[in-house]
Order: sequence, then structure tokens, then C-alpha cells
Amino acid sequence: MNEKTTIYDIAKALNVTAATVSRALNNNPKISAATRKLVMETAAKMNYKQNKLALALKSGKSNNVGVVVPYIDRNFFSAIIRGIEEELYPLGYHVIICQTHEQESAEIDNINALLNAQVDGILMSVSKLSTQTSHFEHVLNKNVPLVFFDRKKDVKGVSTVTIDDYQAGYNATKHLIEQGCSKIAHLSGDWALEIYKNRYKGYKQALLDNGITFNKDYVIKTKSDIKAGHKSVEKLMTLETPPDAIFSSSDYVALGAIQQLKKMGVKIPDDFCVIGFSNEPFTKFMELSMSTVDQLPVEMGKMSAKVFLEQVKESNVKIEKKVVLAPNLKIRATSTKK
Amino acid sequence: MNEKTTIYDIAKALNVTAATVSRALNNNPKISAATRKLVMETAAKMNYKQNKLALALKSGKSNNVGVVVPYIDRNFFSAIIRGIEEELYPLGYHVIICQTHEQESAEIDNINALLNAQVDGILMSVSKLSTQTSHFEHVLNKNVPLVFFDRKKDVKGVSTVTIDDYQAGYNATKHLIEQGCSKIAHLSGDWALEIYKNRYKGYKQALLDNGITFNKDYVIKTKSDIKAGHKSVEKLMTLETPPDAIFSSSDYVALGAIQQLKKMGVKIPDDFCVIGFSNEPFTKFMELSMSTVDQLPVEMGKMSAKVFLEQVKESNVKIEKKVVLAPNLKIRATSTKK
DNA sequence: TTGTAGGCGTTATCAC
DNA sequence: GTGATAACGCCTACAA
Repeated sequence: MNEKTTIYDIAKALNVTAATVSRALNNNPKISAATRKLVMETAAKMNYKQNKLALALKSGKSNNVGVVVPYIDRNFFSAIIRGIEEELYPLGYHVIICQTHEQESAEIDNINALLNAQVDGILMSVSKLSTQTSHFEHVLNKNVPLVFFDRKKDVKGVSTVTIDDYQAGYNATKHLIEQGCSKIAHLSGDWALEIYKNRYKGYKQALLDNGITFNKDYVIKTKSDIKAGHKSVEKLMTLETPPDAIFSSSDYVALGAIQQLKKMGVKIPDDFCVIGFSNEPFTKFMELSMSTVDQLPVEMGKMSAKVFLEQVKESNVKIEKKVVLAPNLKIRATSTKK
Repeated sequence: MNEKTTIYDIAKALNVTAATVSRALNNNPKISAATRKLVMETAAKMNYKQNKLALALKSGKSNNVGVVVPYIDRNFFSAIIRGIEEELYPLGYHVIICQTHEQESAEIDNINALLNAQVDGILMSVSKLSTQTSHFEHVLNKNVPLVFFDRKKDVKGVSTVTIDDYQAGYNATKHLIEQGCSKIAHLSGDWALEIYKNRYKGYKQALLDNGITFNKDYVIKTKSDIKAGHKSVEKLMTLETPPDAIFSSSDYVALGAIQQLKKMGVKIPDDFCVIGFSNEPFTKFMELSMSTVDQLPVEMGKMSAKVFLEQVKESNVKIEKKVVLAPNLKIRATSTKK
């Protein structure tokens, strides 16, 4: 009734051998209906639960995947994890989560631990401070599928799932131009991460395509927090020709920018438009709801899971898939002039 | 260099036996410094990684814990998971996450899967629609530690970590009274969950202790979304004597309430105060920042992890610990009259 | 249809 | 100090 029951316990109780019990439990055809029924019943009665660990050791498949993100309580990441979990759980996989706190050392540590735990795959977003790639190659050497989502590094053999950040930057900027803005600033992040560089590129191209001269004073690389938004606006507004719009690579920075602009008495959206990035939940709930770019994190998670599954299925061939999802511009109050 | 290396491979390369390798790797004292060094070096060279699965099977400890929550992308839960992960990772544990979507069937399913996976413990918040308790008893029967955080059920042998919801309700209500409100409504949740009942009890007691008559028309049980806030306010404001404040058991409901009140032209906080529950990130970023009750989810996660660890350490004695954390009232603009 | 035996990768208990 | 062997719980040829 109690404690851990094994197939041997069932076998003993029924005066058969463990092999028979195993077969009955696994619906092996070569077994009499009678014994199967008997085994099933006693298994249930003894509250038998299959030890997946033993199975994993035998089969070499743990049915666990590791997910590594900077912080799991960042909505973007937790939404991705949600997507991964919902895609993989029905197939019998479990999701093990790890946090890097944006530290490369933790990233390496996590990956090693996951490899030790014999995960069947690793899905991750690389940490901001990550520079090496050898730990990724370790994963590949062990023939463990590796998938990068959102933040990627260029590593041969790794599949990636991202949104089209270039397009997102382009669309956001174009939208601001269509609202009548012409002096558009861009608050960016560390260009060591492709996502930020690509958003910037899209921004720049949109300007050029619309006959607006690119002004490098309008581009500020900064951290991703509210305070960075305050400071950036302070700096921008002291320029000889201050901007009339901001496209920010981060919702938090955009929020800070809006706060500072309000403080300075700038009227949003009439005199100044703002658009952020990520569609953090709070953007929708601001009195002036914030325009932003939705990265469809749940979808991204599901897609990452699917790419992993393909890789598992085709374990013989090395596939390196690059999935690029379309971003979704959410036009809200902070960039809608009447 | 590549593929999975076992201690046998190392043994073969060194012309020793696997036992020796194992000992060297585990810093067993009865081994010569020379062989140890040799083993260590070749292990590194061959990129050996210990197979935790085999270790787990042998030792009966998987070093995995399961965490079961309704949705992992709800900030409250992801913050708890963050706390759990941060407390447990340094000790070599991995966190496996599961979502119930508030369905009891999924909860049962998740628990069984985790039991099959031989987790060393299960930390969870019970789903709203959960009525049975037999699946919890199953866990206990297997001698797997079970810890409930936040939402608990009364099950013998299960430790719990919660905040003092009664106190939280009391404090929030008292605060509203101190702001000069006297007709205080309460938007509650399903009383099948203790947390909601306790918040209500605290609310009621605070009224009584301050000489305010309890009015049952001011209490509405409702779902936890924005729309529920809209509807509740509509209903409340048609009462003969409409309230002048709301204590809501949910930030989302409180947000809906505020939106509806604004729409009706009610001035917050001067004519009407509102306080929510959970300290969701968005509450801080509203133009009128929302007062709320912080449940210290990261702390709650860490504490849950600690309780689990104690249980593991004292596996011989059955401990049933009840930890109650103090809530933290966040007084912000929506309840601060000038 | 069922039993026997070996192995997945480790560690622990004996020996030597 | 090191080697041989059994055991963790399960599955699966191969035999019977």
C-alpha cells in the first residue's frame, strides 16, 4: 500500500517473475489476458509507480529537458517557459529550470549540471555577459540537442528561435514616422547581443527609407531599467534639437523615459511619442497604455520545444534550424496622436 | 573527447578498474595520490561527466524537486519558483516545474508524474478547483516530503508556508479606515481557498474593532480578473449607500475596479480609496500607483525550500511545520488622501 | 505464454 | 591501495 513498490514486489505477490510483470504493465502482446489483468490489479492495489529513473538509465533517455534563462520571474522568460512546458508535458517530458542571473559562470555551471543530469536537450537564452562558446560546444559533443531562443550566439550546430528583431525595429520606427514624428531617438542595449543590434539596424533603415537623416546623438546604449530611461531622456532633452519620439529596446527603459518626460511637462502622445519593447504586462495597464512590440513569448517557447522535438526525432542527422517569428506591433496610447 | 564517457572508459584507458576510478573521483582517502591525479587528469581530458541518473538509481535520491503551480507565468508564482531555485540550486537540487491550469485532474497527473520521476520532494500551491486530498496522501505514503505554499489544503503531515492572510486583510482594512473611509467594500475570491476566507475574516474584524458595522452587501465573491473588477464596481455603486473604499483580494480585480470608478468619474483617492493584493509589478507603474499587499513571494519560495530541506534532513521523524510569514502593506497613491 | 540473464553507470562491501 | 562483485529498478533478447 505504501513505500516504494517495485515490479519485484508485484511479481512476488503473484508468484510470477518480474519480466512477466514488466510485460503486462507495458501491454506487451505476448501475455495472457488473465495475467495482465491480475498484474494490473495488484499493481494498482499496491500503489505501484514506475521508476522512471531506472527506465532512464536503461534507455539513456531521461525525458527531462533543461531550460536556462537569466531570471525566471521576468515575464518574458516565464511566458516562454510556459510555452515550452505546455508543448512538452503531454509528450512525457519534464522541464528543469535554471537561472543564470546574467552571469556566464552560472551559465556554464548550469549547463554542466544539466548534462550531468542527463537531460535530453537544453533550451536557453544566453546571458548578457556570456562571451565564450566552448560550453555550448560541450553540449553538442555529447549529442544533446541545444536550442537558443531570443538571445543567441553564433554556434555551429545550434538551432535558434527568435523574432525578427530587425523587422520589429523597422516597424516600430516606421509607425512613429507615420504618426508624424521625424526626430526619433533610439534607446538600445548592449550590442554584444544580436537582438539589440538588429533592432537598431531596423530603426536606422526605417529612417533612411523615409528620407530622415540618421543622427547618432539620438542613439543611446543603456541598461534595461527604469532609471536608465530617466537619464537617457535628461540627456536627449538637452540636445540642441531634442527628439520628438523614442523607440526603446526595453519596456522598462521606455517607462522611465515616459516618467521623466511627464516630469518635464512634455505632452505624450501629442508632442512626443514613445514605443517600448517586450509587451510586459504593465504596459497595458498604464493610464496611457504603452505601445510596444510583442515578442509572442509563449509561441516562442512552443516553437523552441518543437524544434527540440524535431532534433530528437532526427537524431541521426544534424539539423541546424533557424526559426524567425514575426513580431507583433502593439499600437497603444503612447504613440497614437489624434 | 566526445560522446558520453563512463568511468569504465577511464578505467580502460588507465588499466585500472572502475572502482578505482570511482574512488579517485570521489576523493576517497584510500587511494594513492598518484592514481588520483592520473584519474582526474584523464577524466578531464575525456570530458567525463558523472551520470547523476545512475547515482540517483543507486542512492534512491534524484536530487530533483517538483514544483507545481497553476501557471508559471503569473508573477507571484514565478517569483516563488525563483526563490525555491535560488535556495536549492547551491545544494545540488534541480527544480522541475509543472502547471495545473487550476485543474484538479492536471494536479493529480503532475503529482503522479513527479512521483514516477522519483523527485525528492514536492512543493506546491493547490489549484483552485482541487477538492480531493487522496493524491496528497499518496505522496506522503511514498515518504516524499510535501510542502504547500500560499494555497494550502488541510492534510495531515504536510508542512505549509503561507503569509498571515488574516493579518493582511486586517491591516489593509485598518489602513483604509485610518484614511477616513468608513464604507469599505471587500472583493473576495472563492472561499474554498483558505487564503480568501482569511483575508475576509481580517477585513471583517478590522471593521468591528473600529466600530464600523459590517454590511454583507459590501462583500462580493468574484473571479480574479479585470472584468470582475468592472462588474463588481457597477454593482456596488448602485447600492443605496455606495461604498467609499475597496479592499480587493486581487490586484487584477482592483485594477478593474479603478478603471470602472474612473469611468464613472469617481475621484481616487480623494473620494474613494482602493487597495489590492499581491503587489503585481504593474501596480507600482500605474499613474496612480496602487496600494497593495506584498506577499514576499521570493521569501516564501526560499522558506518553502528551507522547510523541505529540514524535512529531508529529519527523514526519520515526521515533521509538520506551519510557517506563517508577515505580509507587507505597500501604501501607495490609490489609498493616500492628502 | 513465461522464465532466465544481462546490462544501463555508479558506489559500497568484501577480499586481496 | 586496488580489484571483483553485487545492487539500485527496469527492459529485452534468448530460452524453454
